[in-house]
Formats: sequence, structure tokens, C-alpha cells
Amino acid sequence: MKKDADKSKIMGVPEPSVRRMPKYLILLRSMRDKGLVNISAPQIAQHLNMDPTQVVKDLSYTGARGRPKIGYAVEELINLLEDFLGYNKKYEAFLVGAGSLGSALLRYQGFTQTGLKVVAAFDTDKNIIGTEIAGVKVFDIEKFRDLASRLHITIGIITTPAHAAQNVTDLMVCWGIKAIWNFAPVSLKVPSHIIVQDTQMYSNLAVIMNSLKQYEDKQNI
Amino acid sequence: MKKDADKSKIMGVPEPSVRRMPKYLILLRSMRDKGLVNISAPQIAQHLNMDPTQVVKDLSYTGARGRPKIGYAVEELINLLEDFLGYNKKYEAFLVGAGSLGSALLRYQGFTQTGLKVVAAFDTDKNIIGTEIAGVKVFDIEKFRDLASRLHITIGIITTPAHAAQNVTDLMVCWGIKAIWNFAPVSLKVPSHIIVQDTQMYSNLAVIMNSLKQYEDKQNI
DNA sequence: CAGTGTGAAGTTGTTCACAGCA
DNA sequence: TGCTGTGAACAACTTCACACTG
Repeated sequence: MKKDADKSKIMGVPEPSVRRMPKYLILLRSMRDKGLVNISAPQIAQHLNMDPTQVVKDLSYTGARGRPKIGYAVEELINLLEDFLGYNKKYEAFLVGAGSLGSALLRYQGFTQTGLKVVAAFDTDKNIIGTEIAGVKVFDIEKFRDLASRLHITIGIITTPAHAAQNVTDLMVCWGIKAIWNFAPVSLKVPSHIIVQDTQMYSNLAVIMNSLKQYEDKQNI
Repeated sequence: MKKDADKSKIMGVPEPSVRRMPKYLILLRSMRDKGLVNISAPQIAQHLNMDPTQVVKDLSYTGARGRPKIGYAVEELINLLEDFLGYNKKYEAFLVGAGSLGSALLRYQGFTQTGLKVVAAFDTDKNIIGTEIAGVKVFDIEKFRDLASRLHITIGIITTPAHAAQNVTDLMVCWGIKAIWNFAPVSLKVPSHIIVQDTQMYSNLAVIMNSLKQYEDKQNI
């Protein structure tokens, strides 16, 4: 028996590939809006300024099949990507930490098109509790320790300061949340079945400023 | 000829390492505030939930030297990290695209502590032009095509929709900007001396939702 | 023959193993 | 003995090379 019997299902998709998928999707939607019916991997690669082979490999993970000389059917590819990314499913989320970062996220409504909906926000600050940010009410987190399990919320968003993040995480785990999107600059300890993704806002900035410094240092030699 | 002649100076620091630096810095500052004088790599690793060897390797890139059995001097390490990341230098930035994402970023003032200061924002939307977001004035981008070269702005932040991003990039390059922090879901084409960092807001979400979907699929088998 | 699909080679980053040190 | 520091093994991802196909 071949060991790669059904690769697409058994082997996990490399995370870097998953991270590139939204980019393809956004491009393809705009191409569809321009009336394009077929698109080849090299074309996609040129628009996105990346390697054509990588595009082929990435797209193959969605189950897409292209035709030599013609490429992929745009509409079909969009559907496969949306399905792969789970954009067709609706997920509800709680956000904890409605300070500057948290409220910025709430105000940025770009995520609604991905099927994510923040249904409530929580904080400990009496000045914020009771207010409404971008249509989302802010509650006192102390009063809602057993709320989420009843509501079946799948995603928790953490936008608290670093020191509070682990406590909030533990609470979310109790709530029965399945995935955590963490903006706090710490690595969270969670049971293995919980999905965690860290968004380190400072990381990109760090790379930029470190590169700038190196560039300037080189000038001074 | 060997290609690894003088590792420490010629070889760049691995980008993943640079991306982890802000995390160390934030932890160390909080440790210092608690009065801690020395800290070992295993201790740091435990707090951050990561591999101790990796901590040692990462810290070595900043020039830090630790002492066996004692660890690193917290204060010294903080200085080395701040220096490495360029947080001691002040960089001024322009932000283009003052829509929901752009204004969210402006309102989130967490970056000021990194030495980054957004001095002006730009847009094409007549309704936004002339307003002020978190103390930053929004100008009509059409009227400022030759402004930045005179002001020596080093960093450009792009928070426009995907289709506008490349035009804005070209403009920024003309302005003499040295680094671009791109939030638009496209890969920008730039001359090789320009530093570009992409922050794909959707990527983390993509990983989460794809993982959730896989998890659910598994349940259904 | 331009473009897909895929195994192989190459590159980069992580983890291991151990020497050296206080 | 606990920790640093580093070269070497390992794993993950990317790029290459090429067979295949309409």
C-alpha cells in the first residue's frame, strides 16, 4: 500500500501555506469582479509578486485542479478557498480587553467577511464597562464567569495587557472556547486541544526598525 | 571559498529571532519592575512557554553574555534589546489610508513606546480629509506628492485597500521613504533597498478557522 | 509549448548534545 | 550541578527540475 494514499486529507497543510490563502482569495475575488474566468498560477504569482511553483503547491492543498495552458477556474477556486478557510461557516467570538487595541479591533470591521462575528466584549475597567464599541457591548468580566459555555462561543480574542493574558486564557478554556486569537505579547499555556494563534503587533515593527538600524550602521562604517 | 566567513557581522540575524525580541523585552521590563536583577534563559523560556536553547540563541544575537548558573543581568539585557530593536531611535512615519483599519491603528497608541511616531495621515476620501484621528491630521494625498522628501520621513504605513496599495507604494518610494509597513493583502513591488514588512491581518484568522474546520471535519467522520 | 503536478535538492530555522565554566 | 554557548542533527519550508498533458 502506498503511504501517501490520500495526502490531501491525512497530511496537514503547512501553516505558511494557510497564511497565504487569504491573499489568493482577495486577489481572485477582484479578478472575478473584472470578469476573469480562468487564471494561471504564473499570473497569480506575478500579481502577488511571488514564486509560481509555490502558488501551484498552495492551491493544490485546497483540492484545486488546473488545466495545462488554461489554469484554474476563478469561480471554482474562490469557492474552494472559502471552503478551505472556513469563511462559509459563521463563528462567534468574545473579545476580552476593550482598551486601545481591543476597541481598535472592534472598530475595524474587516473580519465580518470572514465569517467571524464578535458578539460581546469584556473588561475590568469600570469606565469602559457598560459602553458600546462599534455596536458591541462591553461587560464586566467578573460577572460572566459561566456565560460562554451556554452560548457555545468558539473563538476568544485576547487584547489585554501581557500580565492579564494567562488568567483570561484559563477563563476562556473553562468557558469551552476552542480557539484563541492572542494579541498579548506572551505565549499562552493551554490544553493541547485548544488552537492558539499569536498576533505579535510589535514583531513586524521590530523587523523594520532592526533593518533600518542595520542599514544606518552600514552607512557609518 | 567559504560562505560563512564572519558569521556575527556578515550573516544577518534570522528573522524569526528578530520577531521574538519584543516578547523578551516586554517580559524583562515587567521582571525589572518586580525588582529582579538576574534571569536565566530557562526562566525566560518557562515564562514565555518556549524552548530554553532558543532563548539562549536569540539573546546571543543582541550581544548579550550570560553567566553560568546566574543567567543574564536584566537591566543590561533590556538595554541590549532596546538597542538591537532600535527603540532608542525616533522614527517618524506617514500613514496612508485612514479608513477603518488605518484609524484603528492610529487610535492604538501602543507603538509610541517603540520610538515610532505617526506624524501625518493621508486619504483620498473627501469625508475623511481634514479630520483629526487620535491627534493625527488627515490630508488629501493628491496635494502632497512632494512633501515627504523634504521632511525625511523614514517609515510609510499602508492601510489602503489592496488595489490602491501599489500606487501608494510607488509614491512612498518617490518620497524617499526607507521602510514600508504594509497592511494591504498584496505583495508590493519595490526597489531592493526598501524594507517591506507585511502584516496580513487575515492570516492568523485563516489558520484559526482552518484548524477549527479540520477539527470539526474529524468529528464528523 | 505553456502550464500543471510532484519528487528531489537546497535553504532556513529549530532542537539536540555536549564541552566549558563558576 | 545548573547554566551558557556552539557545532551538528533534524525538521520544515521553498525552489528547482522535469515528466506529463491538452
